[in-house]
Amino acid sequence: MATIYDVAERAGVSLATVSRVMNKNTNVGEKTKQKVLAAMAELDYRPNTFAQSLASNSSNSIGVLVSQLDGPYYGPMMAEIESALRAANKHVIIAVGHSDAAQEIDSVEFLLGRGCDALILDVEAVSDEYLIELSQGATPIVLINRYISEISERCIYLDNELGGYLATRHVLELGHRDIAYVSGPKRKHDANERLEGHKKALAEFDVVYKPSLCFEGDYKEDGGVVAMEHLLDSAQRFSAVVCANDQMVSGAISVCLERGLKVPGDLSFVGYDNIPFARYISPKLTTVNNPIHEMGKMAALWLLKNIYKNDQLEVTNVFVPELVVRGSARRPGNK
Amino acid sequence: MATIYDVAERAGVSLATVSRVMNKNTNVGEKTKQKVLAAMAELDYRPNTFAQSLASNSSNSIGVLVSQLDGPYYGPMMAEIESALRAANKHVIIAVGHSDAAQEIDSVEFLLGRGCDALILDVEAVSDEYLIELSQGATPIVLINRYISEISERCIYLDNELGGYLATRHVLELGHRDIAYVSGPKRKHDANERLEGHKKALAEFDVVYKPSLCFEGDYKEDGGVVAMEHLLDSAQRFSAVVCANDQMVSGAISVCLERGLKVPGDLSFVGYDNIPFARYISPKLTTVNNPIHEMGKMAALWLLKNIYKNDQLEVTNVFVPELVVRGSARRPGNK
DNA sequence: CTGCAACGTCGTAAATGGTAGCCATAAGTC
DNA sequence: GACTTATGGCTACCATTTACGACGTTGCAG
Repeated sequence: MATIYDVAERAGVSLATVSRVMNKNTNVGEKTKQKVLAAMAELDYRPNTFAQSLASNSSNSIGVLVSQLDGPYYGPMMAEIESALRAANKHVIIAVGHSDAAQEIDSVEFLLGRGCDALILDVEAVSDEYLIELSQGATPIVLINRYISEISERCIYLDNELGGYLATRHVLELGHRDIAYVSGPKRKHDANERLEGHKKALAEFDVVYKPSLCFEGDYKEDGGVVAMEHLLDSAQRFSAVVCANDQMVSGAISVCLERGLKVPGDLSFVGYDNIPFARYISPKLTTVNNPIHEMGKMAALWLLKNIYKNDQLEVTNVFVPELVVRGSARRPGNK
Repeated sequence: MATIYDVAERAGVSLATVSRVMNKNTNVGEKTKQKVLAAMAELDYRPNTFAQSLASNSSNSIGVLVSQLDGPYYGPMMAEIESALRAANKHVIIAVGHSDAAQEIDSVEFLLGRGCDALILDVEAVSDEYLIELSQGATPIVLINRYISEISERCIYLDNELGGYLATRHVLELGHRDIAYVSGPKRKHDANERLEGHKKALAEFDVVYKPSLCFEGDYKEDGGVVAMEHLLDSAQRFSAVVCANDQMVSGAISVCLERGLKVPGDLSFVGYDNIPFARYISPKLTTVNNPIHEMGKMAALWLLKNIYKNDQLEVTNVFVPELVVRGSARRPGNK
């Protein structure tokens, strides 16, 4: 492989000039520039990234840590991050934290050890303190899906409470009063925020929150199955079910269908996240839009702006969820 | 940050010895080893990966190029690759090719330029010749989802024709004779292979293949929608629809439901891929299992075995699809 | 008992391929 | 003639890996 020396020699210029041409910060005469460019092309020269990284102490790589890679949730986010970063010629190194504190920390260390210039983190298990301390280190971080007031400008997040509120208010406005809620895991921040929103909406309509109508799911389809079976078997009355994410809705609906219940005839459902599949499930899911892909993109832009000093980029930190009304919820008793 | 030099000094040994302790390939006396280890711990020493890469000319990173990151398909694959590689302390750099030749080639160059030790490629648009040539380069590659006879040992793939055959044979065995087929994009290898399997099954049952009953979709939900509308509007008779992937089935079913058609009462469906959602769609999808996550894992293991010389790893190149019978297909006329 | 080869252990120093800053020089500009 | 701009030529530096060689110990043959 050709080195920068070979290029310099072939172009008849010095090392320094070649370096100047590549890092177009200083002035180089047009003619010499062309000579150098020609030499680089002839030799099929590619700067050795290892050497560049060593000398400049930066790798042009961004570590992205997500909770999981499968499931409908993170794909769109990763896609946006990759494309935004790639356009800036940065590359993304991925790691998975599995919503487990030890694994999350381990992954952060791993990414740091790999010399990432910055980190995009979607972590759930790790403490606020850990993240605050981490943010004071040499490697900049951005948080997706999490709000920590001390480092709020590094947080890209959704107003989950508002989303939870919107979902429940929708069924309340339709006339439902007996509303079951399938929450996400209590250890997850967003799950609790969504639940708070749910409670807030109930309170606003003077409906008392019954813990017995709230079931803690796992954010997966199967959690919806288990929750629905539990709820149905508990012989409690309810005409609507609000789920903390769409995957659980789909699980829950599948149980209803199996038991001969009509959706939304007998039971109304509202989901959360607006995953791509939501519109192809039958009935089409009424849900709360979670612009996760935009948040991914924003995290990438934040980095580009703040780390690589690419200004003229506008970043928004907080995203507001919106209700997407489709067909899974309607007035009670209106079969 | 402490350097290897600091460690050497503190341990009272030379640079080389410290290096030897880290890369446990050569012999170091137990006593010195302990001294070095102690010094490293005291200084919280972490080798600088940039320098390691420069000196060793290897980065411990694997480039993974996939067609897309969103959708239900690649997530599980990426998850397996990441976990297998991470366990071996390698990291994965991702790139997206978008099923476009130019972008795929660009991504390969990008990954190569980043000094990846090896590449895992799931590419569709690029030619066999390109890949054969690439495989002769310095950087080893593994292909997922593609078979090229010249480099067959580097291919990890599914017998797609068999899968297509299985899907169609299933509805044939149920008694269907008028069978529509929604194919994937003709430019994709796997789409054509699946279609071949379909034709083979038809022939076996002496049913003539009608091009008018075959519609080219795009492998996405919306393609299923478009295909179904087209098929339904064409006023042709058919009692079963075989789709080249599950996403299109879900789109197709949503059209049927909207038009008041019962599934599988009026129309039977068979999908392909067995995506996680397949069992939560109503009716639960009868489909062909595509062990994409296992193939991802296998690709990673192949690399570990062949590049990093980690023997005692068994690798399988070809995976066989299996029919998963659930509820979306039944006998014709049996409502 | 001795001589020496083999071996394990460790240090020295040379790559590895760049970046970046400094200063000198030459040519062009006002 | 002072000033600016383009370029060359050095050199220090980045943190490792690795070839090569030195040194001491051991075991074995003569």
